[in-house]
Amino acid sequence: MVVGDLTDESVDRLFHALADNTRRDILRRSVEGRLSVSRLAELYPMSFAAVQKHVAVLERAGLVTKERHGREQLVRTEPDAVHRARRALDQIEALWRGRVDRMADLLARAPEAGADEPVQGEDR
Amino acid sequence: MVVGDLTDESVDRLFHALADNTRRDILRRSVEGRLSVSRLAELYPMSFAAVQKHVAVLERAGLVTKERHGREQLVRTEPDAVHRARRALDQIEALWRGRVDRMADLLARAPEAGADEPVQGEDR
DNA sequence: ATCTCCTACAACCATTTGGTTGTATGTTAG
DNA sequence: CTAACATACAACCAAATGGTTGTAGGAGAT
Repeated sequence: MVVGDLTDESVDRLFHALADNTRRDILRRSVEGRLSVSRLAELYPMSFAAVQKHVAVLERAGLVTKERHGREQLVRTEPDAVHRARRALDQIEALWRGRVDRMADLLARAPEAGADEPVQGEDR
Repeated sequence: MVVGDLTDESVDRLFHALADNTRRDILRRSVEGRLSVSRLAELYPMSFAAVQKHVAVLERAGLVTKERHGREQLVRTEPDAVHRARRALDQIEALWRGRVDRMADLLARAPEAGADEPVQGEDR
């Protein structure tokens, strides 16, 4: 299933990347785009390589980009990707809202006909 | 770090639960709250126990609740939790927009004169 | 009461994750 | 050039994930 131009795999990567507090913190701190990887690494109680991996996860998810600046690699969070993750959630919320609308519909119209809803066919 | 009443761990669980396509699909299909675990299990190319585990992950994340109905356990997605996940993203986006600084500013300084901007933009 | 269906849960297994250390390579400073 | 720093990446390890099968209990149906 595809949401807009987002494949399932990219949504997987997106949410997976967000499911770690260190990575969310890196995201927050890299909004300004002025921190290098080693600068970030100083902030956490783990090795440089570990932070490097976290940045790589964020990068693969498209949440962050790196920009060479001298011998440093500056990390910047990509706001569009955060927005993309939100849209994936919006889609689920929209479904729920659709249900509410339908219920409102049922309440508004006279309840007749006993078809209790087709189960919504195949998908995957 | 805590976002509202959300602990880091609960945000971890939230995003982790969302980082799997089968679970997202269960979420979408359980909006109506009329599918039992075994009914859900029929929809996926995996064992009943596997689907049961996926539901358990969603449940621990607060994204879903189960309601006994006879010998079946009906799964219903909890829209508030979806919304909570969105708020976690909103916080990062807000940071990007520099809103947090302004909000912190508003809280720090004596509240004199009107804020030139409503604190929360659209919510939808 | 018995049979069947739905659920729960334990044990097990392969793969991935999140961390480590070590090595190699490129870039800036002296 | 050489030294120091920033990065990249491989190899390794423990723990978590995502799947399996098997066993057991509770609730309806016959």
